[in-house]
Amino acid sequence: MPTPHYGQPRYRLIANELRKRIESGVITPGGLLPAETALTAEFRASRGTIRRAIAVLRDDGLATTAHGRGTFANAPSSEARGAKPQASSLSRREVHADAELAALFEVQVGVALIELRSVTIQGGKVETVTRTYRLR
Amino acid sequence: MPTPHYGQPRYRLIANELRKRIESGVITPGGLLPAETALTAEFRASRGTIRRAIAVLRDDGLATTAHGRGTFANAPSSEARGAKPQASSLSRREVHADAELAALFEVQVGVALIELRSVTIQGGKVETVTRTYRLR
DNA sequence: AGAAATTTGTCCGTATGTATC
DNA sequence: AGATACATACGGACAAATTTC
Repeated sequence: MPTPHYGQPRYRLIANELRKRIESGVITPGGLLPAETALTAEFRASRGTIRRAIAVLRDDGLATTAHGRGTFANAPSSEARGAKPQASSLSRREVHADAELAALFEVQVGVALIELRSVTIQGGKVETVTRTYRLR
Repeated sequence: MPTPHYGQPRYRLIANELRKRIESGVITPGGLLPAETALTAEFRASRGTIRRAIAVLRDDGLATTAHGRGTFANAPSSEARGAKPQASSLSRREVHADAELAALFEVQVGVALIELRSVTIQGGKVETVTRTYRLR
């Protein structure tokens, strides 16, 4: 096959097909997608195209890939539908300026700073950790 | 060259180099990046690798690509980010998890994380420095 | 413990399609 | 119409992480 991609490119068509299988439950949440080599056989596409299709699913939050293990289907849960991250636990403590902070605040390295720390959680997992520093 | 990617993969190194040029102003906001074929010559990398590097910049919001026209540098200013206080420059880099971050993210100490750093300025003085960490 | 098989990650070179200049 | 630039696709090779035997 040369490379005709009138309309939608192949990687997108393949992504749509795989998406259907996940959303319809043919591939159960947490379940493993077929290996890339298996998918190349099924769709008669090159591995690069298959990988690109899977990348689409990852970007959409429908799948997660682990080096050496495979690609797992995610539960199409609430967070895919714009649910806000659950912020939590704002804590405060005193820390000492590292080199970068010292330069920015124009103080000596080691000077005491106030640090506010917050964590956002998404689906039971820590998604972001934020540390905000200011002078005392 | 076979495929030695000890440490960081080539597409990431190239992305970092291009990022520097944008953030330092070597490529002015709105300006055009060199064409992919030009970058293949400069970095002695295949076009696929160059395209992958540019994709990283797009994902980071640093560049925009238009079919047939080229890839443009975006102003590294604060975009759709809920309009925080004063002029805060946002920069991104990779860091290694310290003990606390490792515990929160449930990874090994030293694992690579993404750090977004922003600074708020009040009357010419740095008021706060915020570091937000996320898994890669 | 160790070797082999499996699976994803990176990279190359090439060819062709599509959009813009 | 021609030149330039990005988009898609193929096939091959080797690297790295994981699982299996």
